[in-house]
Amino acid sequence: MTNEELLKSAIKEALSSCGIEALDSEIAIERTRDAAHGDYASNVAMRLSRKAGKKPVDLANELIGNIHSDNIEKIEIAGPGFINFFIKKASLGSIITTIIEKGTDFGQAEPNGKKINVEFVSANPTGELHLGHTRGAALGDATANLYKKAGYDTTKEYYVNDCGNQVAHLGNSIRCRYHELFGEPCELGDDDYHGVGLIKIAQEIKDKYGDSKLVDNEETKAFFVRYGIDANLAGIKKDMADFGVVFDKFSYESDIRKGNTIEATLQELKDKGYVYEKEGATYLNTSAFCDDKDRPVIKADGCYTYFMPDICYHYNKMSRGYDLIVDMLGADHHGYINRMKSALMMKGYSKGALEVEIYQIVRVYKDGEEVKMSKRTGKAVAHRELVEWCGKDAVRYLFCERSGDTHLDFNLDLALAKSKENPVYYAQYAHARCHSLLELGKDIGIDSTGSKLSGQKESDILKQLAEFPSMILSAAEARAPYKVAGYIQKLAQTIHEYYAATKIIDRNDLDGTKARLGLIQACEIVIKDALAILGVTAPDKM
RNA sequence: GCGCCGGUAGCUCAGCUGGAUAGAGUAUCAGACUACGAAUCUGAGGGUCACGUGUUCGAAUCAUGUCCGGCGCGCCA
Repeated sequence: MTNEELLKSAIKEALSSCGIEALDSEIAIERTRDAAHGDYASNVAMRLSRKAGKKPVDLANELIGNIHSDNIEKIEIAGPGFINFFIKKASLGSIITTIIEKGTDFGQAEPNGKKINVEFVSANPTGELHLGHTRGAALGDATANLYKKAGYDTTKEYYVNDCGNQVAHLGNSIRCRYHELFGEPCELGDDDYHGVGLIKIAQEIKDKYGDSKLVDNEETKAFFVRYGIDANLAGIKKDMADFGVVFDKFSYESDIRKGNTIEATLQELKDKGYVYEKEGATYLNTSAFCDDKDRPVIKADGCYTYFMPDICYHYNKMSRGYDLIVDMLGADHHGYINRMKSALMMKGYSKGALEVEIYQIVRVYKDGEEVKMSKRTGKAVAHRELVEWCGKDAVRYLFCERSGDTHLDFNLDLALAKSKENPVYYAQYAHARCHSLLELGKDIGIDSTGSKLSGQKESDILKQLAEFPSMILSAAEARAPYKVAGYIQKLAQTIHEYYAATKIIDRNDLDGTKARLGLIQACEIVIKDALAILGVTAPDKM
């Protein structure tokens, strides 16, 4: 148990012996900024003063009379009613033993029995991934990693839209490019894909099949569609693997459409009275739940809209026993949230069974000007290009560093020009420094008790390390990988400061050296593990 | 018009279930390697938390009204 957890339960006990029952969420423990305020502080007395019917300071006084712990050096009341805790140095140091024993399992919460599905990227297999997908991939993967670390049984999933208009246009575009290769002019429509990547695919087909696909009939149409989807999907999978993202499951719209799943689902919704016809189309009464208008599920031409199979897909996910399904979507899809939640509610699921994480657009700047991206013109800044230019680690870190709620301005010049300006190197360097110290001090050995560490910087580091497990839980709860990045930056900074101010390896002071190396080893473990959550590697040497 | 997201230092952003003097990075300026990696460290300057009103012991944080920016509002996906 970390000191934070100990304090929390001690406060809870003190409260109840004062006759106050408090929720866990009402008891906040925070690390202090100012050493004069002790190691940890709580505002619980101010927060609960109204509930207790007492002045904050009086309540605080009463509470500290009831708090007993061997780990506490002293307790003070300050300001309007803060309770400041000073922890015994030896007790702060004990976290090192825990970290070294547990290794990368430090911060790993016990399985909590909850299943979560995180669906992300899910780009249509009609072309290359672009920057928007990069953000979705970085955030989605890190979010899923966070959930795993926080004790959830987590699945990473990709939904492949391999049906419908978009893929028909894909097939047509490839067919056009193929014809061009034989000198037959072929005009691409406005809705077709103009990306040059498709020329390569057409060339592949020509190499494999010669001119045998020049005839235009239903069979060759389907062939071009299938070939295009497979080729693009293979490319996407490779791009994602190179980016460190491996999905546990791929689901296909074509599988959802197999059999009579869609018809049966629609019938079920009809039976419940949520379906009606208007002007030749069929509508779902989503506004009866949390949508602001009803949505069509069958067009007047008899085809399903994209929405209908999507509903079936989400029902399919829920039927697999998840307590929560999460969709990561770009900001242009936010209108989608309430209609899908409504559809799930029709089936009896709660509104919170689906959470949609929206991330705002990425703007790219090059030579001081914004680069507009467009999937169809072929002038997009492709995911693959970006990763080739800046490296996987830098891109993943920079895309995870900010909340998805904010627009991300990605300065390509900066990312390309000097790698050292990327904050990821700051963290990786801290790790490399730790590693190199441990190599140098290999023959000296390590004291993992932490009992000899008494400096201010050392206490700072120990408290930061102890904070790791609770940081994981709150970051997972908030689906906020950027909190991990923030944690990494602070820890790296403290490590660098410590290093600059302290001679870690001192052969005239072997006991002290062993203790410091113990601390350094704990740092190495935690910073590497934190980076791994974001999908960033921690090299031993740089 | 309606809805969602944002507006905090020159720039990019944390902080938002109300708490101590609003923080980082970067940029600018001034310093530090014959100690373990200077991809680092130390210090300085830099703020009307977009604006008004309200709630209270206390508001960047909550409510409300404006202003500005992005996105969405399709029988597209």
